[in-house]
This record gives sequence, C-alpha cells and structure tokens, in this order.
Amino acid sequence: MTSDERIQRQAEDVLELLKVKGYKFTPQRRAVIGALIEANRPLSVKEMVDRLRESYPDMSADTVYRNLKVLCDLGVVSLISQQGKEGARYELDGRPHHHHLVCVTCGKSVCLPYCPMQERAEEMARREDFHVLGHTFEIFGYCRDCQREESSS
Amino acid sequence: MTSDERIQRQAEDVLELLKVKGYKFTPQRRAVIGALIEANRPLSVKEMVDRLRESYPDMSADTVYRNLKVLCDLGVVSLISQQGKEGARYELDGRPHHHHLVCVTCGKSVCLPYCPMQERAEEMARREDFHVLGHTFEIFGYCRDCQREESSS
DNA sequence: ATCGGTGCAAACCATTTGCACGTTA
DNA sequence: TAACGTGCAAATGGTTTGCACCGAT
Repeated sequence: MTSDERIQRQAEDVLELLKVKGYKFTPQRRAVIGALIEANRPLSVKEMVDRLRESYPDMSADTVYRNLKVLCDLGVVSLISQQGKEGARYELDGRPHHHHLVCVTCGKSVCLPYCPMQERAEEMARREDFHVLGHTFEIFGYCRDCQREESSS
Repeated sequence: MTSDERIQRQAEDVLELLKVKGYKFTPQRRAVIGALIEANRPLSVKEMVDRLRESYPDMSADTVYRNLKVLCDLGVVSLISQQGKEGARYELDGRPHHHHLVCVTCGKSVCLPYCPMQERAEEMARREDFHVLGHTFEIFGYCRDCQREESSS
C-alpha cells in the first residue's frame, strides 16, 4: 500500500464517518478535509483558509473553525499545541503516533516519528493522582528555511 | 541548603541581574518576581494579577505582561506552552530542568522532575537541518481536584 | 420541507501598544 | 532631571457566537 493509497483510504474513512454520524457533505467540509490530507502535516487555520480560498473564494474562517471542531470531536483531527502566537495548528489523525519539530520563526512544523513518553513519566503522574489523557512533546527551533534567512539578514 | 534558602538566593540573583542590566526596581516588578517565587509553579497571568492585586490593587495586567517579558528576555522566567486557551503560563527558571503535568479542566500545572528528551530525538532533528532551541513535554489530564468534581457532578 | 451548515458581522479574550504621567536612579 | 516603568484606553489578532439565509438530505 503506497502512502497515497493509505491517505486516500483515510479520506474515505472520514467521509464515511461523517455520513454515519449524520453530518452533511458540503463542498466546504470536503475541502477542509482535502486540505489536511494534501498537506500531510499540521496546518494553521490561516494556512488552510489561504489554500481553500484558491478554490472557494468565499470560504470564511469561521467555517474552517467549525469544521475543524467537528473533525476534532469525531477524533479524526488533532489540535497541535500552539508554539508562539501564530494560532493553533491541526492535523489529520490516523497515522502512527508521533510528535513535531516546530519552527519558532515561521511556525511550520514537520512530523517527528518518535515518542518519548515512557513508563517512568506515567508512573510519576500516577503518583500525583493525575488522570493522564495524553501528552505533548515538541522540539522547537529554526527550520532549514528560517536558518537561511537568519544568516542572510 | 533548604528549598527556601535556594529560592531566596535565587530571588537575590534575579534582583542582582536586573541591577546589572540597568533595569529599575519598582514595587510592581518586585511583586511579580515575588509571586513567581512564592507560587513555585507555573502561573497564568490572570492568577498573578489576582494575587498581586491583593497587595497592589492598582496592578494592571499590562505591567505584569511587560515585566514577564523582561524576565523572559533575561532568561530567568520561562513561558510554558499553553494547553487549551486559558492563556500562557510562566515560571521561574533556575531549577533543574523539568516538565509539567497540566490539568485540562482548571489549567493548574505541577512540576514533573523528569525529561524525556533523548539523543534519538536530537538526531532526528539534526537530520532535518533543524536548529534546536528547546523542547516542550507536557502530560495533560485531570488533576486530583478536578477528578473529584468530575465524579461528584 | 427540515435542519444542519454557511457567511457576515459583532462579540470575546488574551496580549500588545500609544500616550501622558509618575518614579527610580 | 532623564530614562524607564506604570496605568489607562484603545488596538490587535485569533477564535467564537448570533442570526438570517441557503443548500443537503
């Protein structure tokens, strides 16, 4: 199974899930899902809106927010914690658990197929009577492109 | 050296650093530092303002923001990435490197004297030509108190 | 035809900024 | 007294909400 095939299948899964749960199909909703699939990395709302407006000039940010909320509630999209203030980033779930490298300059993030969560951390949480829901792990710094700009300026 | 002594000494270090760098001492600035020291855990700006207004009823949020910025620039305070939207949290640096347990309900966070950052992650970043500045690791879930409320409601 | 979804505009909220005044060094 | 720091008020920017209309089922 190629990466494209996997992604395509996932798109179908999402659409199927929406149907099952009684959500309607609208071009906008389809486009939001499509944007996340095509990007294959976390996108900020602004990035999504910019991309989407190429095909749907009237696409409004609220619609993107509302659809992201629906997709998060369905568990097919995850909110990546926001480093800096460029707003939140979202990515499609369903791939193996992983984390991110986040650029502090441009905000772009790339996937890091690695997870540092370990038994030791779980146990420390337990000791605090803390009911663990999940965790975040992000490495931040300058991405390739922003290092270039740094040094050339 | 007790924990109190260490903290006290750190307070002096901070004040000394401010003097060296040419910053002025104001009651507000002193109070912001004091609040972080007393809390000994990450505080949100709102929490700080609430505490500070007990002694300085006129304390304004902008002053807190401005002082936090100064302290961050000096490297004595760190911004903890914000889980959810209750605003950012800040904590005094200088203690051993650690991470946090963050409650998704009340936003409170407690320190986790553990760091999962490992050579493997560093290397993956290097492979991406990513210039690492730092990292975040947070475990989120329900704290003791909020579990109680969950079950009793 | 019904009800969910959309765009628009306004509301919100954390954070930042401009400005005139007060305070520290 | 010369900056710097402060409070206030207004601006900013991401996100949410109210509302009337439109389109999917």
